[in-house]
Amino acid sequence: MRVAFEGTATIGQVTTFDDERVQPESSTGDRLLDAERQVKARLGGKPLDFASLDAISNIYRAAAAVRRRAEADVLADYNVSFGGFTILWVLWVWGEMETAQLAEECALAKGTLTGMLTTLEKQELVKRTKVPADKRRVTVALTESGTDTISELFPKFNAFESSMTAGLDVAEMQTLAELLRTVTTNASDNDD
Amino acid sequence: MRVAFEGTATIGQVTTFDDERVQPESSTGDRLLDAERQVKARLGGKPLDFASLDAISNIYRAAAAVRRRAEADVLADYNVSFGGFTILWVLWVWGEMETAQLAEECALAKGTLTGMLTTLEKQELVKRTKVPADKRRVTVALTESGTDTISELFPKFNAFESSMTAGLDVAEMQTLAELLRTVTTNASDNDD
DNA sequence: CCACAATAGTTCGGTACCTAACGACTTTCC
DNA sequence: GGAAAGTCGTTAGGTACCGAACTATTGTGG
Repeated sequence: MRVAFEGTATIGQVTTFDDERVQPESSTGDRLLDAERQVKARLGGKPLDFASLDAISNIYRAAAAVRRRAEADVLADYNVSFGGFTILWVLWVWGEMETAQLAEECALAKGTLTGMLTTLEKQELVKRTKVPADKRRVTVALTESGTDTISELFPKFNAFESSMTAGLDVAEMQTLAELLRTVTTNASDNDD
Repeated sequence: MRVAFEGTATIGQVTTFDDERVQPESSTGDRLLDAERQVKARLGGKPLDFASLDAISNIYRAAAAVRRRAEADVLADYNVSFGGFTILWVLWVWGEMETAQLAEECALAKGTLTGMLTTLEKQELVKRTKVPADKRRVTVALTESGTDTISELFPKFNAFESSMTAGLDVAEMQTLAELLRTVTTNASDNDD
């Protein structure tokens, strides 16, 4: 490591950095620091909001991990995808509703919902009904079989959710939910 | 609302609930309470871990919202998907690495990575190199163009991440990241 | 009433993502 | 030293997800 000559300190850390990168091996805390160092080196002095980076990237990581685990451990037995489960759940809790509202509630694009409803309809878990007053609209409801499925499935899913929050107390779970709601709101803002 | 006769309180709230559901319209806080009430009614006395439900379901919601927003606002200009960005970023920060490690780092199934690398390779952002010592293995590195792309893209992405955490102070971001890490760890545990 | 804008759901083309099966290669162990 | 077992990355088949273009219907102003 070269040390800058005294009196030339104004340039700031030049950190020659001839691509002798730290390999990603160490413990979580160390890895974080390493990552921050590496990114800073790449940026060459540009400002870095590492706190945001860490927070946001962990959202995606956690979501993917939870989703995968849910599908493998809980949902696979019922042949229901994560998205499909959400649909069944919303219909179970709120009752029959129109597809536009359902898409909004499930945070799904309407085109996506169409496909998934078709899948669920093939499985006879939901049924679509045309609204007589307005032939463009369609409402969706659980079938009897769908109700049975989600009634049986939900308790298991909720137990799974509990297991995903192991190590957190209720206050922490609430904090987590609240912080995430802030992020979701930021991400959903339509203005620029 | 029927009030239980005095002296019969042992049964607890029967809540006749003949399917007169509250429609999902009200403000966030109210909606939450409504949802909890609805679910409890469906469960008919079975225990419900609502705190976990709220925390976990918000993870997925936030992740989807952030991802969509990132792809629309930041990534679209560069023709890079969210997953593709992650790959470029990891390679930029940590340098050339083998695909297995890269998949792990990006939290992607190896089969998925293959396809995405093919896409990125077509765009000439990364290149694969066979390891001479072991012909099964392949390393991946950024091309010059890939380096340019991520160098230019990352600052914008990080600014986007900052905007996603608007309203949170640094301590809250750290809390968020930490709580999410706990969840991810729970979801990644291989034991049952 | 009738063009024509607005709206609801579907279709379409594309990517990303998964798991399971595969084929090439390496290591192991008799 | 050669067959068996293990370990790579890729391929194949499937669903989920997106945005944009399309179709059918309803509302509206002249």
